[in-house]
Amino acid sequence: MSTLKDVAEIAGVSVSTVSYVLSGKKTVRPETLKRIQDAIKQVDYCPNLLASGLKTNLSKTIGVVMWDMQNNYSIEVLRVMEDTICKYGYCMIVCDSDQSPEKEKKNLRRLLARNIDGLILMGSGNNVLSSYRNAQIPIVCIDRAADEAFLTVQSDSVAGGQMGTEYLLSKGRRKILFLGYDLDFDFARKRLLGYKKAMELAGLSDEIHYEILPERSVKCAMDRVEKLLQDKFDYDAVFGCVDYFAIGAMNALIKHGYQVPEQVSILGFDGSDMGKLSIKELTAVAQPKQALGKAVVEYLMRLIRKEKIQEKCVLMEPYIIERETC
Amino acid sequence: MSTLKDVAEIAGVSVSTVSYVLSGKKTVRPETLKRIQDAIKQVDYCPNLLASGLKTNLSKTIGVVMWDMQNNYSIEVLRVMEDTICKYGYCMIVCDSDQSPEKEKKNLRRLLARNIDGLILMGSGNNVLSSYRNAQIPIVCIDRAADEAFLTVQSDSVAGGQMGTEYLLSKGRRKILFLGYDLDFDFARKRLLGYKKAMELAGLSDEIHYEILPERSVKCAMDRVEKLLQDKFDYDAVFGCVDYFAIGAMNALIKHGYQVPEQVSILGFDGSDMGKLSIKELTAVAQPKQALGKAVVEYLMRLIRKEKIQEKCVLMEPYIIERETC
DNA sequence: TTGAAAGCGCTAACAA
DNA sequence: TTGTTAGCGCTTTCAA
Repeated sequence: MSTLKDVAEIAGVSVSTVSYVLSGKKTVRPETLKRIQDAIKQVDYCPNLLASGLKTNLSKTIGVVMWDMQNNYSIEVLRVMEDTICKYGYCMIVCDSDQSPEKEKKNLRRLLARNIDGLILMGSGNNVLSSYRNAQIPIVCIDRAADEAFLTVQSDSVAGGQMGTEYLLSKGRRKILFLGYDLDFDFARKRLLGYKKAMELAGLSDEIHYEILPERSVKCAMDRVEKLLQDKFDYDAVFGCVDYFAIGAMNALIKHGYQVPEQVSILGFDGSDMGKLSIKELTAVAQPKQALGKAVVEYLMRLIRKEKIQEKCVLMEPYIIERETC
Repeated sequence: MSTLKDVAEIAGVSVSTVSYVLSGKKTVRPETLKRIQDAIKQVDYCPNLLASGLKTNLSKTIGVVMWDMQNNYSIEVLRVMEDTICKYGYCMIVCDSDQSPEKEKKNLRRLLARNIDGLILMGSGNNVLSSYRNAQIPIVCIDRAADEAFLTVQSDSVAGGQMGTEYLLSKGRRKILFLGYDLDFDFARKRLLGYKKAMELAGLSDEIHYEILPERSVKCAMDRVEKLLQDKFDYDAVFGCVDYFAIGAMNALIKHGYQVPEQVSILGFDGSDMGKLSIKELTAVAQPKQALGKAVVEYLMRLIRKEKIQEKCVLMEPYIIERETC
């Protein structure tokens, strides 16, 4: 690989002059400029970001720590993030914590050693953030329990839960089963809360029915609904706390001969592309993944530029994707 | 962040001595060692890989260029890769080419500027590799058309196509519809070839039926099968070139009242986790994603260590995941 | 407008 | 066994 020095020699100038051209921080004589540009092309110069990073303490790369790379929705947001990061001239180093707090902790060091300029924490791990709190770099969280130490971008889970429930009510549904997820997760608690709130507002406090499922999988939801089906199943809608649950419920119901959505409406939450795989395309409360992914990167870039940001938590509105199950 | 120098001062030794301890390349007196270890702990020293990378020309990070991050199967392999890369003490920078040759080209420069030690090219883009050919770094491809310039790790698509077809034949199926994908893709051509081969070997040359679908999506396959259903559908099995197609076919058939697998068997290809979402869990020819992800990283590490590798193309055996659709 | 030179944090050859 | 030092490729201050 050729270096600044190579370019400088060919152009017959000093390295600093070349550096000025590259950074655009000083003006050079047009004639010199031309010679330098030619030389850059000639040797196909590619700057060494390790070297400039060492000097400026800016690596032009940001770290992404994912709590769970198996989550389809997270990956969809990751794509948006990579696209945005790229537009800023940055790259992203991706680490998977694989739902393990130990790995999560190790990942910080891995990234710090590489001088990342900023860090995105993604996914709903809870109180595993202690070591991150005294990392001396900008950090933004997405889809993670709000922690006062960090700026957090997330969709409004309460509003989403409420919105989804109201959507079902507007379709004439009254007996809605909510399939919730482990309430240790902030988003799960809030989505359930939104469901309850909407039911109460509609004067249906007596019709609040929910089950908490221990594992984020289709199978888990399917098994649970099949068990309900064996006893008695007296609902006209199922609202899954995550798309996985809605899909599982739909599979169970269709298998047992129910008509979806005629007899039972199914509503998911997340709006992941998974919803397009199922036998009936899943209607869902969607997180605005484009907006979220873009926003989290933009906020991080502002922090990197040392802008002061007032917000501690940025909430974005979910919306309904109408497909075939409601 | 504290530096080697800080540690050295606290321990009362020179930076080189600390460096020796860290790298383990020289032995130091136990007493000195202790002092240094204490100092490292005291300041919570974290090495600066930019600096060492600049010196040694080794960044301890590898680049991954994904042709298409939307592909669920690719992401599953990516997870395995990240895990393996981590075990080697490396990190990965992930770039998404988003199916665009221009982006693919830009991604190389992005990575080269960061001094990656090696590169993994993932996904089935075809002749967009010209610029990569004279990159002076180790490159390994996975799931990509074999290019004599690079070491390639992939599963044996012909064998997989054949294996899947023979599996269906062993279940008594004779009229098998193969849903193929764009034959510009190496893997798609080979999977179809495997299907044809098995049919011929079984003396069923007259029963070779296939359709080529233009787009890797569930919807595309579903629409096509529904159209066939309107004319006449005279098959007792559908073999999808990718899981997406099999799922789409299954959805169409079940919607039209067919019993799966009693009337029609459905077989996918890839063995992605998507197969666990569908109303009947998908039986599929699986690519050994654990083995593939691990192998591609291990080969790359060997290249980074300057080992000579004879293989130009490493083929791994697919296998059948028996679930509910055959 | 351009150049000389110091220094970012580390490694490793060489010296002691 | 330990220390001194040059230098990796770049940025940037200061001087010309």
